[in-house]
Amino acid sequence: MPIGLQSELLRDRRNVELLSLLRDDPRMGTAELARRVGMSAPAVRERVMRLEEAGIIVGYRLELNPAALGYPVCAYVRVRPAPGQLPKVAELARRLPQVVECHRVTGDDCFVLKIHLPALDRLDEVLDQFLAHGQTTTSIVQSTPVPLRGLPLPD
Amino acid sequence: MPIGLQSELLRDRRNVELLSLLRDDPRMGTAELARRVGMSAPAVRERVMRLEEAGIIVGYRLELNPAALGYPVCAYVRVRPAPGQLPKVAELARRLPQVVECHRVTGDDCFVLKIHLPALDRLDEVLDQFLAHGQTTTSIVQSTPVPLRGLPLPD
DNA sequence: TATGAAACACACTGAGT
DNA sequence: ACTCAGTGTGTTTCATA
Repeated sequence: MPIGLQSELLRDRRNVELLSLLRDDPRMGTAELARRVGMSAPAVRERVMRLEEAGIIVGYRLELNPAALGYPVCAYVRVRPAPGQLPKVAELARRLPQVVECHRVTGDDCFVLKIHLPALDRLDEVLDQFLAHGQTTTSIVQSTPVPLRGLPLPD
Repeated sequence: MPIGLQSELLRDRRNVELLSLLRDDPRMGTAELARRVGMSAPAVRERVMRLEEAGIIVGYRLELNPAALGYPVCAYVRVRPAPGQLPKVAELARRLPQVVECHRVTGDDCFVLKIHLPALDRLDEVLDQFLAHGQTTTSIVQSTPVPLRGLPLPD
């Protein structure tokens, strides 16, 4: 079900238009979508379902304010595991709820993690756990010139 | 309207339950939410609207498959701007559609960017532009032990 | 694949507690 | 702040082109 750019579905302009509309408002209903693309509601429903089942639409997300949840501080942590500790690091990242994202990457550091904290002085709690399995480098987020955004759609 | 953990709204268990339900399915309708929390639909709607207006619910997102859009490669790029080039880097990040995220951070490197590419051999196109304003360090994402996930809710 | 009609469910409003 | 009830839409299925 994962897909390449060769997906026939994305060669159809109306599908792309539906994605564009849904991106602007993921909760837009079938009827409204149908009006805007000039089709009947059942047809639109069918198309959106196909886009979901093809894995082009991965899902719908609720975006919450981390600060409101008590995690106003955000940081990136790179982890360079000690020999043999690589799986332990991934495991630990999975287990810690403060870790909202963890990627295995090329380069001197093997992992890039994004974490959220209630305060800066709670950073050590997290780092200490990773330091048991390797070295860490931390970059605290000061501001966000480009907040998470979508990639361009075809055409 | 941004909010701290002291938000009264999050001290109410039913609000937290609503957030939890909406996190599992952001397109769940008012009626369904109402059934699950044992309240009337208008009451639920009122609560969700408050959560939105308070900035606790930041928004709803459509998550698309980058590979399906023709961007199967993901990388983190750290940029260390040359003296005086700092605003240029942020500007450039904003302008490039491959950049899906850009943060100003502490540490030797001033920016962390997340980028998506159609192929590995298209990395230079992006890096060259940043290299005009400073140094870059690139980490290509090989796998993702923890895909983007939400923070824990109160209680 | 698409549409149109029909049955059903939902969202929204206003009045009342 | 919540419920209840009424109205207008929206959603979904099915038959059909």
